[in-house]
Amino acid sequence: MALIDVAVPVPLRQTFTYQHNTALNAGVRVRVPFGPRNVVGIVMGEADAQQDTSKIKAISEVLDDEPVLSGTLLTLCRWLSQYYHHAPGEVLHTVLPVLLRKGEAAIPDGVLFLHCTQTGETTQPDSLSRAPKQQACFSAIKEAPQPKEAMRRDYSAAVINALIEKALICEKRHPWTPSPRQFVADITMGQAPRPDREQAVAIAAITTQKDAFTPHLLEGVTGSGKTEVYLQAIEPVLKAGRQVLILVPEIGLTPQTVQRFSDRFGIEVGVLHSQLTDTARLTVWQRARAGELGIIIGTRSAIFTPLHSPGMLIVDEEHDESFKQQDGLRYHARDLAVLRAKEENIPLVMGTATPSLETLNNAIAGRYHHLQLTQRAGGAQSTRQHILDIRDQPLHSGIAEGLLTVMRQHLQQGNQVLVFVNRRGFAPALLCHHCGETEMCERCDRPFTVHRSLNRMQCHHCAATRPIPARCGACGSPELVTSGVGTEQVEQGLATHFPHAAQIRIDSDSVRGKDKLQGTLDAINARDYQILIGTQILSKGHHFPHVTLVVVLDCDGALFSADFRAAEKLAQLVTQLAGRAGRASKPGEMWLQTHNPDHPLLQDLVQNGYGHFARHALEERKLAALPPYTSQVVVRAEAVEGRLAYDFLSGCRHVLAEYGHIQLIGPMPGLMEKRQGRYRFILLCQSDKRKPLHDAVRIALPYMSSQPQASRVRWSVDVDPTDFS
DNA sequence: TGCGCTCATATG
DNA sequence: ATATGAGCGCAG
Repeated sequence: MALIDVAVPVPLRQTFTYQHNTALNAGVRVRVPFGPRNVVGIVMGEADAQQDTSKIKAISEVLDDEPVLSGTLLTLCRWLSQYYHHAPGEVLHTVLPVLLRKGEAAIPDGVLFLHCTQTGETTQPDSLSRAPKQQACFSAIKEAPQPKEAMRRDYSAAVINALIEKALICEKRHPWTPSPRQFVADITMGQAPRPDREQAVAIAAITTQKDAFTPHLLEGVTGSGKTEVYLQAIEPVLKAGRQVLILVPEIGLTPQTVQRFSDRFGIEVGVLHSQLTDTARLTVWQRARAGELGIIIGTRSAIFTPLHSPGMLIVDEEHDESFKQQDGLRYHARDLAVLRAKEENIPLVMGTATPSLETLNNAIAGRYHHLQLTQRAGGAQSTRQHILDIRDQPLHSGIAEGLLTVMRQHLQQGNQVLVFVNRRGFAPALLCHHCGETEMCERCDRPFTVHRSLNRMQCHHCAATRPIPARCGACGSPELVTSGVGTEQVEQGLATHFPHAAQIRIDSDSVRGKDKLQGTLDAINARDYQILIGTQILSKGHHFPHVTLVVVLDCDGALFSADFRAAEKLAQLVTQLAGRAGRASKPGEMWLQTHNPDHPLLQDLVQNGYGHFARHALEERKLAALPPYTSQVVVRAEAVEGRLAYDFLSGCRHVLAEYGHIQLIGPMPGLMEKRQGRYRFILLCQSDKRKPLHDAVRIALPYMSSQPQASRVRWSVDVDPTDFS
């Protein structure tokens, strides 16, 4: 008799002990009785001998011969559960394809083939001359058994069924026999351009250390050919029979991206994204695990794809926020990629034009190799950026008069204008339209956030609150405005100013559905529209050759946001946008409207570019004791009855204060205090050292969850939060 | 009295 | 998460 530790799919931070007549390997799925029901659990290992064995039930069924999670992935799961303070059963739930957690077989049942029957052997195809389709189909099968799926592509179901009816052919299931590394033999190289000097340096740097954990930050301006570096860097990896896993942002996974990889090597590429069916997802999982697929491209959760012989990991657009899961197990796929590459002992390439400050900091500290591509292919010029002071300026639907004139000029030349409305992490600061001063918390030197429903201002750094003042604290002007205009407002205003220009609004609401976005983008590049109004979605991976003017309506919202990452995100957005507008023969210009033209970060961005800005922003983070120099954990709680959520977090604060020397801020309302009828509060915990923070959370968690409000509020723990809404 | 709802409880 | 049983309100 063996005692076995099993992770069960419930949100409990513990495993359960079962008995079985033999020992079982970790990562094997088992069916176990759990309370009054039966569930699929995962063996985590051998359990310690127990005193009270009376309660221990027996495993009712073992589902796998071979573990579905092993080696590196199992290590990753253990780490996830520890680091993100998440229930082990739910971690496994997140990591495995849906069908596997439902108990489906991990190995496919095989492929259905069409065989020739004994009758068929003695029958001449000519006898079917009156049914030419059947004749052709029968001939092919008589030659050699054929997979049914392949035959269905050439012949209708009626043809095949008729042959089965005549007993000339029959269906036969062939067991699945994966062919690992088959892709090596299948590689047929497509045309590769000659890399420029910088690309060649990067490729060499990545390929020289193939058999060791070597993280690289590939910082390359838009249009500098990062993808070409990936392509040439993975070539030797594939030829050595090893697999490459590529993570891309949600919006970056287009058929064109996949095409580029499959065209270069002439092999099939495994694709994983959110709208795949459960069966399709399982198939890619199985084939990747069996080593059939040389290249796997996927979004966030693809980091959990099992690999037969891993050779390299790539994270494209490393800075993209979609790599952080925002519910359930709130992992960061980029951080996991680093961990996984380390475990697998393989190289990792993180590519972007605008590195996240976390990654840049690691590169500067020498933890990552820093590779740079500064030249745009074909010598294309970058968009020229300008700051526009709008203090005391009359604004028309959020746009300064002078800019409207510039817009008119560009439109008259037949070019397109892009108006960018930054609504990300929207947290209205109170700003004086006369002098540009923002109402700041004097203790923290951070802006207050306006919460209209409370009719107060809230400091999201120290949780202090004030009533909303009537006059500017600096100049006494009564003209206080909250920063930020919505896209609809801008759309209406521009329609009256430019009645003859066709406009289109592009935000996540107006482009629901995958093909719709592509259609809209095609229409834009066909010049069906002259004015494009949009939010961040525009900055992701699409090129607008006819856009020669980009207007950023409101930088103040980001420069003075309670979300300390807002400035970084704005800089990334603006830089990505600038790289996507215009083309070699039509260089563009970009205007950034602000009440704070002298803001050092903004000046730095415009004059010296993102790289310089980012280093400057890192200095500020250091001075302000913010990530990446400080570790954070946020406890979130939401409830219809706000008091409940607040009290829950107050209780958490007490417990946390008792168990660790860590800084606790709050409870305070989230940046968006109410959503879907629920009030949301957060408790921010931080420390300059990761360990005391995590220790405190680990010890406090059982007490937090045993509070009386715990069952009545929706609450969660977010480690390394990127979003404070 | 009894049905149906909410809420607390336990899950090996 | 989810199933179960205790506790309580209200129609009959």
